[in-house]
Amino acid sequence: MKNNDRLTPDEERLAKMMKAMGNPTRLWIMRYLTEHPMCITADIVEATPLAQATVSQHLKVLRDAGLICGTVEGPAINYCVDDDNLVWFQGKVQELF
Amino acid sequence: MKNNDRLTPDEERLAKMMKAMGNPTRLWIMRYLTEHPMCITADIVEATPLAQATVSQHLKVLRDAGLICGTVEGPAINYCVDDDNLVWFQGKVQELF
DNA sequence: TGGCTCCATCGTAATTTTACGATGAAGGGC
DNA sequence: GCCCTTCATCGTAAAATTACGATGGAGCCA
Repeated sequence: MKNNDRLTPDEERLAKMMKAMGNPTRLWIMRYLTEHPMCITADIVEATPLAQATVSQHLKVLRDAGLICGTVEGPAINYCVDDDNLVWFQGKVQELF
Repeated sequence: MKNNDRLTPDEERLAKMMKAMGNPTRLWIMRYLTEHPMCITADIVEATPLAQATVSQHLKVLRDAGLICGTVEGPAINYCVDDDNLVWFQGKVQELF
């Protein structure tokens, strides 16, 4: 996959976001976070048949893609959708093609 | 990944499209097809460092996701972006979250 | 301090994705 | 008929993804 050269930085970022949300579990987490803003990892784990380690890994992918951000609150972490980046994503999807 | 149950059919379709375009090579192909409408597979292969079999495989993924469609023209196949489904995709991205 | 909760990370197995060469089907021109 | 082009598919190797249990760091409260 040497085609990275062929994509603009914006397109690479867009592809990364799409890849992150292209996983059903992660798309579900995104929706869950919009319906339950500022919930903690444990809440997501509980709402899921997956192990804590797996959910944590998915959250990392979403974080790396800039789709969510977490704020430390005591021993827990409040996650929420990164609205700014999501708006950017929506704009890019709209204007592409 | 048992979360398929947790997604609506629309969301599953959306995830499939995102996954398809989440690959840099395939996102590049999508852009190439918008800039070169109705070009054939060989054109894409030529514009790419990839083997013909690899490009054909990527095209299949995009086809299965409903993002492109091909029309037979003699021994060749003209590919183009599926505008209807792309508009649907853009609408879903806009309304989600 | 001790114990508890919350979470990320490590190590690892199973599965999927990505890429390739080889093969063959289908259409067109001679 | 024969060849040439175009393309999908098969088989397969390498790499990435997905999932899990185990471990340990960090914060909080008694």
